Amino acid sequence: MAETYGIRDLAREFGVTTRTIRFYEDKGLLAPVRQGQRRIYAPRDRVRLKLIMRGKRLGFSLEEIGEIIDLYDTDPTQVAQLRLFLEKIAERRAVLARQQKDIAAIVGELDTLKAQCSQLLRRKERAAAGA
Amino acid sequence: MAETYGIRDLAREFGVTTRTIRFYEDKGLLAPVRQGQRRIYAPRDRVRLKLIMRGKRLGFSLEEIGEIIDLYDTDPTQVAQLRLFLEKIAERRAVLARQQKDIAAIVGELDTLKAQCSQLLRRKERAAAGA
DNA sequence: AGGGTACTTTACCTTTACGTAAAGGTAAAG
DNA sequence: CTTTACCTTTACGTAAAGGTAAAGTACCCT
Repeated sequence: MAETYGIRDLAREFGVTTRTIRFYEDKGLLAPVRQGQRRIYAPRDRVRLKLIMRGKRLGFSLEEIGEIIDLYDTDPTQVAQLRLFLEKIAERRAVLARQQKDIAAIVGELDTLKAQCSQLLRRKERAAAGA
Repeated sequence: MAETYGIRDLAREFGVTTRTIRFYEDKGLLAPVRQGQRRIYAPRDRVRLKLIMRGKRLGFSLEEIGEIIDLYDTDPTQVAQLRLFLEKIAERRAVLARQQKDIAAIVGELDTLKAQCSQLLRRKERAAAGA
């Protein structure tokens, strides 16, 4: 048995191009076996790709994702992996929290500017109409 | 009279490198006069730079900033400029609002994952201790 | 043999906002 | 005259995550 997949299968399933999957391989995130020069993906490759996609969705860089999922193989207990992942989660949370604050501040500024501009514009328009 | 500034003056004042200021010139955002081959900045250049910095802080691209401040020169009534700026503000607000939502969703996911990982980790640690 | 399809590698292109050298001009100060 | 400081241009490098083209391999179908 041992289900396998072609590159196209995975590309379709995850909604990415084959180029993307090869790119991940270049970055050391995937390592499918070869049959001749074709890539054959085993279920564990598929799982890794799924983890990659999830990591991306959460905003992690490919490098960070690599750090984490590599532990999946080298750490049988996965304690180290979980620790690292929790750490990464905390970091990411902190970054996002800052971003939320920054965005809120900027939105505030935008609103202020909008009010000023609107008022100024009304004046200009009245002035133009009254001229 | 007619205050002028050297590139270094403006760089210091706005906390950027001279490279940055030259870069803005390359992009058509600034056009200081030359004295020999040196750049001489007039007050209006300084104002433009200030507007550029504000635009950047608000998250506009240099290209957008260029569109807006160029109207400052070509549009004496500035009505068109105000309209464009208001439009850009609205766009930017919309983008930021989306980002806020996305970030909130991701933070939610991170929290869920964190809880799962923490629990799993505690189990693993207990298992290791009890072994 | 020809056609079609999927796959492969290599390698340059894209975007944004600069950083970073390389190599030299200009001018005041010592 | 030389050092020092500041300025200039030109041009390649960076990060991230792929896009895209070129050119070749491999196999099935008829």
